[in-house]
Amino acid sequence: MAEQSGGSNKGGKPQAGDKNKKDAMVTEITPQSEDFSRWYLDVVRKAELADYTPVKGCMAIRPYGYAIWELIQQGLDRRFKATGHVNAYFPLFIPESLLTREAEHVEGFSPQVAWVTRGGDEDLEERLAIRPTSEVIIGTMYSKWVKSWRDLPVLINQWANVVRWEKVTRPFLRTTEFLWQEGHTAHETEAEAQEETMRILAIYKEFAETELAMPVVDGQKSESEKFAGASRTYSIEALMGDGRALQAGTSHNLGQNFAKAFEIQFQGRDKTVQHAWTTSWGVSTRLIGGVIMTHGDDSGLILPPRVAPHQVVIVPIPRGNWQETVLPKAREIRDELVQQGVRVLLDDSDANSPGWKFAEYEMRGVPLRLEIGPKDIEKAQVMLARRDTREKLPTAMDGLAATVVRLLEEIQKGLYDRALKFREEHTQRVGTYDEFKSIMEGRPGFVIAGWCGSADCEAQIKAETQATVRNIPFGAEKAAGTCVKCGQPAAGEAWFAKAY
RNA sequence: CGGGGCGUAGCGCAGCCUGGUAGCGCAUCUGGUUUGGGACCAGAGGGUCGGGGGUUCGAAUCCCUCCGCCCCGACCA
Repeated sequence: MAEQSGGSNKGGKPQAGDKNKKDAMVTEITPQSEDFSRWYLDVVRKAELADYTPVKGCMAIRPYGYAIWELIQQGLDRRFKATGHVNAYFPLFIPESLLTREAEHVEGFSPQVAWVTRGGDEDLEERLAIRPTSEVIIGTMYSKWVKSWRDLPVLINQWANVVRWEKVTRPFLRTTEFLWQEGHTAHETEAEAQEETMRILAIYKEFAETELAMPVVDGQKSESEKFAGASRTYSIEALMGDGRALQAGTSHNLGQNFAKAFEIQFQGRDKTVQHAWTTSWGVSTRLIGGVIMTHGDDSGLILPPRVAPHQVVIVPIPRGNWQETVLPKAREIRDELVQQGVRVLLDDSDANSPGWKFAEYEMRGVPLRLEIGPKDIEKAQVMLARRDTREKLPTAMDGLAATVVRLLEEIQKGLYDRALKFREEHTQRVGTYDEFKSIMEGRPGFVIAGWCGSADCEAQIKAETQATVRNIPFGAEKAAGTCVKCGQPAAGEAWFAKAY
């Protein structure tokens, strides 16, 4: 089709873009293969998940993105409650004198802390940190609340925002302010604290895999990567579409470190005064970034049905007297699906053509599209289009709701299987450092290799390949073999990757 | 924080080199025709050219400075 310039344009030169108009529209998202990072930013903005604000490093989470977060919250909150946790809320501000009580903790976080030094028109006597995490303020409160072994365990979670003064930020993956949940528990014994740490890690893994369709590797972080102030940190790690790893959740066994710094003490069954054993654990809005980068393709977002704000979009085809024939049927189908607990959007606006809507909702990652037009009505069917496989399936209206529910489950599982296959294809076990290096230079992904456990080898590997120890999976601690770097007997088999 | 790149209408860009008062496509608005894969025609609206300072009769354009964004490293969820 020939492009015409408007008759009244004076001096308008033909632009190179004119002849590419069609292409430009279709390719408004940068292909992943061309520039994965740009693709990610395009998807975030075009799908209206988030937008930049005048505040450096801080994003506005738009309604569509926030709806995903709400679904994540619901899924996690349900699991926390089911395992005996309750929600509470603690202050945003932390007095400096408290923050400095746990030495490792303050050392780890101080470079990232934002401070309030003025209130109204007066300088503060003591400056206030804006929480980068809440162990300190919560530990302070627990010391007031815990007196007896009968007060334990304390199993509290909070949904909150935190601030970490980051130098480099990306929407969802790393922002100056972000939303998360942080669980903080206190226990009578070391064993109980460890059990809690593991319980939560298992919840994170199960949640990521069943709700986000994101396979993860669970294991223990290295000493250099553990949480500042923790005795042990465990994480779940996922592989993104560009072959880089994303730390998707962490669970920390804090030992008695914070209990000692904040005097969380109780009188035990044996009448002695003891320090409690505490844990903390969190996942953040970063998970949204993980979903985007795990499943998305060149057409945009692909959302797992469990966290899709709209699981089905109904697009009526406006032909003839569709308002009298197609539309009532579309509404009927919508109502039926809603009754089955399906989140449905019926887009009956006439502002855009069906073709436009197809592309738009694909870009937004809606798992299932239901097209219905006069021809379908005649045949008592609808057209279902899967976002994940792009298949179009003519489907009988009879039993439609059941078919939709089944397909959504199939898509959920299909996305997980696909992501797992991708991870397996991008995970290699290596024996020599040369192999290790050549993988990191070429097609990235996970590399499984023996590691002696020394921070030296870890640091050298990182310096030479950019890869870090993501974690040491459970059971891999005592794998036989030697360190891929130094050749000493391996302390375990670690999963390495370049990380976000 | 080091190296590099980029800031011109909501988005993507041209204009800058060689100063003369801003343009294209998409999007938006109005009317009409359309609608099974990002429709078409006609008309219309919209810009502190990132901010500040300087040079000049005159600055989007030249100079200084600050800010922001992106990429690559160092640090972190």
